[in-house]
Amino acid sequence: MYLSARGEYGIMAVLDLALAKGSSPVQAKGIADRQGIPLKFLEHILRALRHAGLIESSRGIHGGYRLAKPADQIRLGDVVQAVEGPIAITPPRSSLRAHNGNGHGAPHSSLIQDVWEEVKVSVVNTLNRTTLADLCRRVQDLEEQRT
Amino acid sequence: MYLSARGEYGIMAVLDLALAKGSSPVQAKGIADRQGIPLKFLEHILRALRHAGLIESSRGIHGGYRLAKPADQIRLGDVVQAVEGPIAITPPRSSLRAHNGNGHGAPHSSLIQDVWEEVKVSVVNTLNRTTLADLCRRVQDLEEQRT
DNA sequence: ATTAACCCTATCTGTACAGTAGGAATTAGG
DNA sequence: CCTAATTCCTACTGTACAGATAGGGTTAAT
Repeated sequence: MYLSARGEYGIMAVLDLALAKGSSPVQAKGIADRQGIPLKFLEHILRALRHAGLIESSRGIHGGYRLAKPADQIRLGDVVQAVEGPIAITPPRSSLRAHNGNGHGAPHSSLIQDVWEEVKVSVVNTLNRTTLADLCRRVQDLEEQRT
Repeated sequence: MYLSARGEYGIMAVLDLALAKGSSPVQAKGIADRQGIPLKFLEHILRALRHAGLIESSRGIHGGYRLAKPADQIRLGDVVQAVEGPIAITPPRSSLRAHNGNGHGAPHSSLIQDVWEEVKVSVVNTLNRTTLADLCRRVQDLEEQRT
């Protein structure tokens, strides 16, 4: 069981934006360089974040990206779900073995679906306990320690 | 993000064993038919469960499987981890982008690893809150309601 | 000895994901 | 108006992995 790399990239991207306090927008190229993400792949991530309303963009020669909301209103669960799609515990093909020879396979599957649902809720809750502002704070704490 | 089908198969298998109260072992073929799992695939699952010490097997012509412990001592987290391997949030290739052009990519990755660790813990905890005995109880409750 | 079960290794196949390619649309500046 | 830099969009590719299958070896009851 794992999240895809997109989630990690997405968090790195918005964190980069949050740490760039300047008023001018941040270019994708800069994010890619600083965070070590392939530029062309990062573009997909940024697109998803924008469609989810988490970031805004301006086009043209001095274009770039900025957060659409204050950092304390962006939860990590929002970011992850924006770039990876809704969190699902079982793949869609779970409904593929709905029947078999005897006509009624997987008799207890609804019970197990309930368990997956519980797991999903706890994942989302855990992710949503942390906001982008929390992450920024941790970054600053780390930097203070290092001086 | 999703668990693989193995986890679901694993839970169905041990639940099938737990519900077969008889003293004689349960054959893989029977589990496969009742639960709608391909027999040859189920064998892999059962092997993993046995290696994890959750079930026992007897070979030979009247062989089969039975639980190695009382149902209330088997937690769903144990089952899932037995068949899917240790729960990891990010795939192993996560370490693949450890370097890039400028020599220090992914500066905040340790922070994000902490988040994944939190998620992992909450997933395991959630799964471990439910035991096989709990599931049996729910099955019985459902059957009572249907009568 | 035969048979029915477990046990193990190897292999096939589809799909989803990470990453790439190429170019269209937009904006600022000269 | 032309150029350059940027976002934006669609399509494609390569690969790793999960699900599933195949075939045979090993054990034990009758």
